[in-house]
Amino acid sequence: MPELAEVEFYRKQWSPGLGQRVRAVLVHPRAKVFRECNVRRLVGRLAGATLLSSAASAKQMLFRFGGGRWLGVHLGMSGELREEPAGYTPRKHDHLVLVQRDRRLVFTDPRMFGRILFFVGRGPPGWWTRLAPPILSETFTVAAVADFLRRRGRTPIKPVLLMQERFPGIGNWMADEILWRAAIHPRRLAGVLTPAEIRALWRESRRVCRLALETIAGRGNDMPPALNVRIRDSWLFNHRWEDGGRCPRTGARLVREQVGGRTTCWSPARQKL
DNA sequence: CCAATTGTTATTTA
DNA sequence: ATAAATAACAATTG
Repeated sequence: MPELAEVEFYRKQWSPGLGQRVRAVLVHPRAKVFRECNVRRLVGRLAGATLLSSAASAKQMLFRFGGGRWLGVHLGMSGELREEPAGYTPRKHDHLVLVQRDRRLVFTDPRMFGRILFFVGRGPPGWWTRLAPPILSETFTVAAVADFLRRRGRTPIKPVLLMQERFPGIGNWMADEILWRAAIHPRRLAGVLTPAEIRALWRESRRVCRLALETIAGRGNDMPPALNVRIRDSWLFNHRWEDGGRCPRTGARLVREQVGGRTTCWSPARQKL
């Protein structure tokens, strides 16, 4: 499930372990999630280190430990982070467990499209610093979006919104949410959007990121991504998976089809080719 | 057995 | 050569 706001939610699940030492590291060393990572080195260098801080950007998380150790986590399609009690026994899909005195910090991922990265050095690693600047930062301008759409002019707008180099953190449901709010058909070619549509796309990209962070990442306790009832009918999100679902704004039937290889939901009443 | 899944990347096609 | 489309990755669920 993890897109921008869910990633931020999961990052915080390890916050109870901040300032605490890692006594041991438990791994399933053959798991695919370690494909870009030297597992033995990770286990050796992380044991004894203290978790100092964490950050999330796009769909990537970074955990900083004492001694210049940096742990990267990408949740892929099915990854989750959670806290378990000190005595917790890791299960089949718990590929990485940080053992602290009072708890265990667990990374679990059944499908294993996720990814664990590890780096030792003074500053943060390149795979972190090279991430595209956030959609909610000043560098995400209308001009930057317009320029990107021009270069991807022959591609439908839906898959363009999934391109992390310009829309970091956007995933399948956020892309549909943005297009629905901007009233743009997902199959429209990126190169044919009007200046007003480009501006709407820019504005709704920022709004969906902000609202998603407030409503999903802001929740302290239970699991995302169910959005709370108060905003239920103002989000496409809550209707996109129901068969026979209806557009919250027009009441018309929603459509679900493949666009750019991904299931895409839109409201034909608002979003026209 | 078939199809589905909120991600990314390698390979193939145009 | 470049960009776009498609397959592949793996596990589980309906």
